Amino acid sequence: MRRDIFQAIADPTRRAIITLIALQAMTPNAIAENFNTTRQSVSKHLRILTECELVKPEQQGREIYYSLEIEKMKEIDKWLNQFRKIWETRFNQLDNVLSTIKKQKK
Amino acid sequence: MRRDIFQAIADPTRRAIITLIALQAMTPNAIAENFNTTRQSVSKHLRILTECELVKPEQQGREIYYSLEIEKMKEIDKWLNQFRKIWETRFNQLDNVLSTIKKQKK
DNA sequence: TATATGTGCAACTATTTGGTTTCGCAAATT
DNA sequence: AATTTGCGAAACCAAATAGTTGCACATATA
Repeated sequence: MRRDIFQAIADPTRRAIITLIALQAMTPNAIAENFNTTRQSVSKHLRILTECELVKPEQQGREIYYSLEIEKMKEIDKWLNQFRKIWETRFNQLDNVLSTIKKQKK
Repeated sequence: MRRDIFQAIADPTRRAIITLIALQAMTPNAIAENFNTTRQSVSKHLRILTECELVKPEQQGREIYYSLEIEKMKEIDKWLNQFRKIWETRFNQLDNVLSTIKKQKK
């Protein structure tokens, strides 16, 4: 049962849930109302999101509010970093190509 | 058969492949040698990566070199942008919370 | 106390997925 | 021309997954 963030965000419904609760915590019922799905289905997704600590439940009376652990999202950003370096140097390479073309035209 | 980037990077082997070929194109056999898996398995992963245009094949004689489409990786970055705004303003909100607590204590 | 509401969890089903095996094709090597 | 090598595709299997249904439990409300 490997539960990592990348697997968590693979599902479009889960990505939608994440976006939905990013700004304010919501209950499973409230979340389900925003999609064409049942509360139980949302509940399952929330469980997966909770397991990999992307989401945090908070009991309030008989309701449970789920909020996004924004810090955890940074892990994806961190993984992207290795490629960000490449994007940036890719620009320089593009510069080289452009100047080479310029030279050839002469 | 929806193939999107998020589903593509959900698999740890595929993430490893992406990292591996990020700097230089490689053949399926060469990639497979880096993991505990068969060429056919890698081939399947490459197919998925190709389908969602994260990877580009280039035939060279009887070999096929696969390289990363770094531009496509930016789409993940783009999706993260909506949360980046939050984790930046979160600092300000933290300030607000702290001052609210201060008030209540009075 | 009786009832309604919000929730998680377990069981079940249909679908998807990762991996293996086998095959056929095309390019290289002998 | 015969053989080896690199490859993708199809068939198959075991495991995982998304969604549904039904249930039990706790908190609210009458």
